[in-house]
Amino acid sequence: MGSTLGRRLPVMADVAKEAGVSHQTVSRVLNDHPNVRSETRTRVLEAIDKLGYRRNLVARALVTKHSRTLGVVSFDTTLYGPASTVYGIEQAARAAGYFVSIVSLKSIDRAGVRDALDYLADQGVDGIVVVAPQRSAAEALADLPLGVPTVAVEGGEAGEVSVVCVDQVAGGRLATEHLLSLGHETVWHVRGPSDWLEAEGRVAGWRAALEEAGREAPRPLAGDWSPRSGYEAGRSLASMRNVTAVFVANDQMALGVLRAFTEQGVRVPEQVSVVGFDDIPESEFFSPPLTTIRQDFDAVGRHSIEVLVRQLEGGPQERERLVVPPTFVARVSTTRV
Amino acid sequence: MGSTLGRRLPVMADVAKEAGVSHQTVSRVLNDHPNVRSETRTRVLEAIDKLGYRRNLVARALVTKHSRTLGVVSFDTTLYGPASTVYGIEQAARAAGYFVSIVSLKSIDRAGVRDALDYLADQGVDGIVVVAPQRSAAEALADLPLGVPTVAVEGGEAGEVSVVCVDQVAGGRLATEHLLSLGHETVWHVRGPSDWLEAEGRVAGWRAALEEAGREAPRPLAGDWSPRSGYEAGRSLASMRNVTAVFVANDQMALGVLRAFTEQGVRVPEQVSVVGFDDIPESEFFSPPLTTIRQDFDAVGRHSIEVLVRQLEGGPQERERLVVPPTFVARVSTTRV
DNA sequence: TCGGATGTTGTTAGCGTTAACAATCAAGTG
DNA sequence: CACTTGATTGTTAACGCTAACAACATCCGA
Repeated sequence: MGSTLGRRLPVMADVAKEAGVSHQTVSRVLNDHPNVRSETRTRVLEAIDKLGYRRNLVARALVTKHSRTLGVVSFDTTLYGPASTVYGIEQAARAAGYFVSIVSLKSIDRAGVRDALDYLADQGVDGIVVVAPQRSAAEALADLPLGVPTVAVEGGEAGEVSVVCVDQVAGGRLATEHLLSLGHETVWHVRGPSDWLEAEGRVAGWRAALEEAGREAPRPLAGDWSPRSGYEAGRSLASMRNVTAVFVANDQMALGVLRAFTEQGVRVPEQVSVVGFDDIPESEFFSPPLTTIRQDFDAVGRHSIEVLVRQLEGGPQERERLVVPPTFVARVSTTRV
Repeated sequence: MGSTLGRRLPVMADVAKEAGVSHQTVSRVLNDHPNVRSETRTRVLEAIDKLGYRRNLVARALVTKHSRTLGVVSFDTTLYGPASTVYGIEQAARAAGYFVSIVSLKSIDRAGVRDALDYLADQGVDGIVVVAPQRSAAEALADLPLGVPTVAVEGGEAGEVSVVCVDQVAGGRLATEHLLSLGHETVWHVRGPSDWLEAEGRVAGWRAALEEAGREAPRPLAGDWSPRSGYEAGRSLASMRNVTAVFVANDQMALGVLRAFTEQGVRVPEQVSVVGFDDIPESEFFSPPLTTIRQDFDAVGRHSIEVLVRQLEGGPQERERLVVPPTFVARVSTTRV
């Protein structure tokens, strides 16, 4: 039991004196150096235990130049996607023996991302994961010569750095092809904000699937990921005669669409089929339960750390590009016409 | 433009040489020491700019004993509540000039919390915020002599440390009193897991409101916050004859309850009124839109940092207890009988 | 028995910064 | 004009750790 008096915390030298060895021997024990007599080792460990010694990682970082801390830059970790990704990153990082320092951006501008990166670099992180789903954030990675290994999540083509992402285009296709296979003439789309790469990818997949089937692509409706924007898009759609299938770019907006349809007396799936994107925990319990495209955020987080740690510990590597496939989840919001 | 060659990063001494001063003068400029001639200051700043110098915060932390980093321990930051709280904490911390290092716990046991705290203390954080909504986490704070100022969020009575929390009891009362005021004979309750302090508080508020009104409190139904557990509780409730009002301990479970009711042909609010808790962004678009109790997570995060920073910068203080009131949000899932 | 390889420990010198103190110089005071 | 005062700068010594090298004992084969 360490005394709680004003006494200063024990340092390596204190342990050394207690064990009757040099401080360097203590350091060797702590770092599992092979050449320490086992009898000496136990003596040192006992002294550590007795004094309640804890190694000062700051001093260690100063000399080793490694902090075993990774930085994470993300945007609005209140949203399910970013939150889940960051959670996956954090778990994977800890499993790999790293700490995680997080910066959640409020605004999305390039300068903000740059600041965050500088911020982390200053702090001495060994590597950085940037969850950069917006075009502007991805661009900020371009002017990034800061000597710290970096991985982008959802970072588009981002030139210099490795990228881990979900195949959004494939997801858009999955959703659209499913709806077409049910016999729908065409598929409407409520898209995400235009500066989000994910939104673009989903639009592209939707459009490609329609084209391949020889169908006309209607004009997509704009949304901003929020349930409210989905609600507004839903009201527009409900007022049109010929809408029988809608692919909504995320589950939250899909909820809004469902709500608008309910209010307008449009029945799902009897009159209109709806597909979402993300598979948030709630969507299974929407009315009706939502067919959607699942993103494995956990895998994305895990992979991003794998790639980063590989770069950290394996020296300079080829930059990688890792794509996680989305999966289709069938529920009752879609049925054969 | 700093060269990208293998050249080592510039240090204070390099700046000093470039500006023709001592490294200590550079340090003074960086720390806004008053006694530096303005002409010298500009010369130093120019040198810093020219060399692209960035101060090494690790070395600084070693000598000052302050890292300007705060630790945050939380449980499952995938959930809306914790995610929002942590987000609020992070924003407030950054505004106060602190970095944030986060540990998201997967399991809730006491040992896990202890480990996380040690982890952060080792890393040299100046202070710690523990988002400790479970009894076990709160208890882990008891054996916490680690010399680092700590604030608990939702930490119950937690003996030694300051606490910031939402008044859960008041929230439970608000929900229950609202339902009673609509004319319901009694109010059923779907509660959260028993080791969560928040769940207990809501139960207590619900029970108190019923007692004051002289009503019998039915046996609460158990849930685990998930929509699925709400769904199951909802099926039970739907099979009973005499249920006209339900207070559900969070919005996600309320979604499950609504789903179960819809499936069983129980109409909300015509036959049964439902109140949730949290006011997640989705609940306004449930079918029907959910009456709920809003928690200001942002304020909780902000206050916790305020309290912590006060302790950090003002020296040892009285431990504080700050309670944030919840607010009532009326929507269509409740109506007069 | 000796030279060299190997195992084990200690000594010394940083890492890049701030703190404490010393030194210098100009300005004001009696 | 000598003498204190305050502003400005430099010098030196930590902070607590690891790396590099030196020192010594031990063991092996020739």
